[in-house]
Amino acid sequence: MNTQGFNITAVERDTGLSKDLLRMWERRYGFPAPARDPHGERIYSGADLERLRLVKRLIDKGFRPGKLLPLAPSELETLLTESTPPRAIQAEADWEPYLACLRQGDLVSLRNALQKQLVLQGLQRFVLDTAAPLTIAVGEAWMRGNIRVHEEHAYSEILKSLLRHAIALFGNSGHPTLLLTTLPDEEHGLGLLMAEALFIIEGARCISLGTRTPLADIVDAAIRHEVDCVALSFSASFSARAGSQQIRELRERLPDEIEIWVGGGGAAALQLPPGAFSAIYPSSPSELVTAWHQRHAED
Amino acid sequence: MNTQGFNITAVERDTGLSKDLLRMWERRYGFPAPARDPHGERIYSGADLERLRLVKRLIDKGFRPGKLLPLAPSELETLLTESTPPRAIQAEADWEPYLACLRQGDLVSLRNALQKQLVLQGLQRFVLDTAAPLTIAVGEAWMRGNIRVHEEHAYSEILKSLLRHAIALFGNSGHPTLLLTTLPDEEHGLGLLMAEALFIIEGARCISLGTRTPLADIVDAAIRHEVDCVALSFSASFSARAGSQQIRELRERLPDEIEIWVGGGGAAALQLPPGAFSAIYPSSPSELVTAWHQRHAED
DNA sequence: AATCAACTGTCAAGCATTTGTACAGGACAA
DNA sequence: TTGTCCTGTACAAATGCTTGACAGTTGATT
Repeated sequence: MNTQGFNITAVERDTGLSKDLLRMWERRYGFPAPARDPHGERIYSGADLERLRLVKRLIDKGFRPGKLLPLAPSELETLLTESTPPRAIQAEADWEPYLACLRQGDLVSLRNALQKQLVLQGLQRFVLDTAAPLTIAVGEAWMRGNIRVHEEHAYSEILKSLLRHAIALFGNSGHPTLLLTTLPDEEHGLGLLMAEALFIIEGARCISLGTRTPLADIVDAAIRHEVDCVALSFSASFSARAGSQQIRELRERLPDEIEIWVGGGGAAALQLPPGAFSAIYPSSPSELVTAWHQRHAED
Repeated sequence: MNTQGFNITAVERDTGLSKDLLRMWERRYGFPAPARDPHGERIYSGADLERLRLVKRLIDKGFRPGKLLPLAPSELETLLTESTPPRAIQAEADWEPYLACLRQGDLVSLRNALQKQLVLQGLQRFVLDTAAPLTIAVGEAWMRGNIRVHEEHAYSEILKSLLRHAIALFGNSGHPTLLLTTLPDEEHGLGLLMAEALFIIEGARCISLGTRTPLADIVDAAIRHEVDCVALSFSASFSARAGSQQIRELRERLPDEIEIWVGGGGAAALQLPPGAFSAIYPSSPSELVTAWHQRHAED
């Protein structure tokens, strides 16, 4: 059995922080300061791991390592909860039943519970008030080691299936015509599906290419299907720099009359060229569609 | 102590306002005016963030930054609420598409359309805003000879199936415990099913006996299942005289502590004995349940 | 309708600090 | 020998700050 200790390789694997970086942090900031085995090799504690995961999460959120690493775990916790929109905080306890199902592998109950919530709330409120925050909660639970990867995957599949099912009920005609996809480096498809649901509700016609579409194919499909807009979804972990660059390139390659819409947790940080519209996920797809109709009212 | 504040990157991520823009606003309008850390880097407060989010939403709505930035948060709030027109409720008497499906015998489309509406609205609003008025519309159409009997039956079956399906998603436990049925002369089961849906949403436990239950069986089942209330559904065509008589009889045969609830289009005309509560169907099942909980709060 | 001043967002240059990664040389176990 | 880990150094990229400039918009005034 493990003696509560993790070597540097294990920590690298579990946190995604490189060995070099872990050592550098230790030298510069005094944390993490692992014990040593008889050979002088680092032995990290479970608490170290926990704290590192917190730090990682906050760095992804935009904080600088220099500020974060000297902080005590409790301070990190408060920072994390404070920096999360109040809606999600209050709800945290509400998600526990779902997470419990997930942890116990009771996928049937999980699916039933979600389906019930969908029928109870209706599609729009389900996406906004349940699916979106719950997905965030699941992500956080994973970060804290609270659930495993395959459990997160199972959750994702269930939700995708439910959403696809619900979306399929709606006719697919109307305006504007949207091409939905993610850039090649973005593999998170859940946000895309939620966006599709919200757009469909607004009466838009959606053509989804799934995730990871090469730029050339996006351009090709957009022209061939004569879409009005290309809608891209970005998760919070997507590099803002790379995203902005690719959007700029896409803007150049697309005909001027085709708009670019972006949304998702990572969309806020993007620098958008003229002719690109942003929806701070997940609140405003409906506003985007409304605004589009206003712009095209005279035609 | 916990109010560490946010650096400019975090604010950019959370608001979608570029760093450049944040700095420029500070230079030009004096807001946001974040504190500085020992190295001169900006530290934004949670309140700043909140206010910036408000400003962003208003700018997206068409206001000019110059007007917005000097305003206090409370003024921004009022501006936002005032400028947001109440969402138009579309669900007016637009039942014709459904009736058309029915007339053409296109039951698949009808079912799909209803299912879609259910997912779109959520169960409660679906029952109140779609199922109930549509059922009335179908009844009227039949009166006018606008649709045939078997078409009305088909409609009824489809709706029942949908409602049963939706109801089955919900657990059946809670308070109060209700026995749902209709009197022997009442054969309309749709209202019963709609009532069951609304009660289930309110967290009540429902035991449904279907339609046309003899009085003796109602009494028997109510006692055996230890229900709190017997809920009866009356269609508009039910004879008020006969209904009142039977309710009085039921009241005498039931134990005093078991309440009698009545609802449906024909309930308003009934003369109720003491100990019977009326819900003018279909608006008030939730009020009935709430009132019941208040009456039983001290137990 | 045309004009003009004010308003706004973006960019660049120049400088300082922070931060991730790479490299070099040594130690040790398999 | 090979692979991993150690320490220490070096460096390039990223981030932040300030100031100044500029081009596209908006809105009011001719």
